[in-house]
Amino acid sequence: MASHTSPRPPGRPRTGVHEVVFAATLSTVEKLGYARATVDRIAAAAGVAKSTVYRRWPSKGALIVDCLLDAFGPAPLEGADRAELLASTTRWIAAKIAEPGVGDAFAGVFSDAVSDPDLREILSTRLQDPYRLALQDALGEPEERVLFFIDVVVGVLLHRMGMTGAPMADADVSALVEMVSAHFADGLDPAR
Amino acid sequence: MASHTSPRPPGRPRTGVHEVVFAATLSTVEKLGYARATVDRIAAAAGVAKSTVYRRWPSKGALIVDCLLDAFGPAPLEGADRAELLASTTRWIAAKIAEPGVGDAFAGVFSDAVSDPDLREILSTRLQDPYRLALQDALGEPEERVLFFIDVVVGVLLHRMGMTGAPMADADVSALVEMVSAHFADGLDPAR
DNA sequence: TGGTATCGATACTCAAGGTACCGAAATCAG
DNA sequence: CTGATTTCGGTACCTTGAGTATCGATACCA
Repeated sequence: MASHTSPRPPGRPRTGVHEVVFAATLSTVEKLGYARATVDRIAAAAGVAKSTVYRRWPSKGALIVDCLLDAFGPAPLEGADRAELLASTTRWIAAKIAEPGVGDAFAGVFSDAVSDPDLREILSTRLQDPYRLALQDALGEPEERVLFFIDVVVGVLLHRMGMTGAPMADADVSALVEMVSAHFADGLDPAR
Repeated sequence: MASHTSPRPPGRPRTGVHEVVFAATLSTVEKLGYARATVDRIAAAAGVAKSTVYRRWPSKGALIVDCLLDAFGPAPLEGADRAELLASTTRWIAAKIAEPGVGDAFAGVFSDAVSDPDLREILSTRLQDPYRLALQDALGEPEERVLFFIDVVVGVLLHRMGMTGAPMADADVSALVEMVSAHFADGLDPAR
């Protein structure tokens, strides 16, 4: 082996900029909305040149997806039994989407992905798949059923956000929790 | 009274162009996707000048909303009992969204509305409200509960469409019908 | 025949995503 | 200390698409 992966490549090292850009992204989206949160403005808010942003992320969509990954972090997946796990996961997603900027950014990339297959691939692979796999593992459910669960929870929350501009109120989140708990509770009861 | 509303104003009359433009909109969206279905291309496909389109609709979003209203038409609201009405309404929405172009166009405007308050207003007032009111009347449910129903059905279908690029398969539509029927079935059973 | 409003066509403005290029700065090897 | 290498900020640029403005031509009515 000629040289093990050199611990530091030659040239000027990159400055650690991810955190600053993520923070600038969320605050800009919160203040101006998704469409007006241009890459120029985000870079300016982060105190960074636009070219620096595009040196790290290939597109605005990819930046937002990474920003969302950072904002969501790993799924808690807490809960004694299966019903509790479904409820806590639903409430966790609802709470994250309600955080300032997160819901707008999520709805925004999702919207862009509708007519951009490349972005749809990024969204599906980098954002949805990790949580889907973790849920399949924790619930012992097949892929299609977990995908339906995600469609329900995320779809409802984003639709409310998109139609009203504000995150879903607690009472409705509780109704959502109740609905998915009832629907996905089988495997416990004898029926079906 | 000087003159009762004249049956025909002076000048060259407008040509009836709505139907042609609606058809061109759906087929263009179906062929090229929402983002590439520009107003120029839609107008060209309709054999009409772009200025003619903008003489009738103030924005691309308003055009799409009118196109969706035309595609959906009045809600059937059939069903012997309440559960059947919920099920048939859900399946009707799913079938409409699965029609070529309709789902893409719906997801597209919805996406645009996320960061465009004016369009959100149009979407809410012109598209959602009529069906919401009809449902409130048919179901005898309060506004908030019908809004939640719409969030669930439309949100789930659009999320699936947005993530996969294809309308939801029948099996999952049936799961959706089952879920909403169970959740909104109270008022019949003694509980709650 | 004249008045009026729409027609198609074209050219335009503006915003935003993304690319290209520049000299300046940071780091390492020698 | 010097040269090689790479990222830095900054700026100019390209492209696409929404929306506006304008113009001669056309269709209708009185």
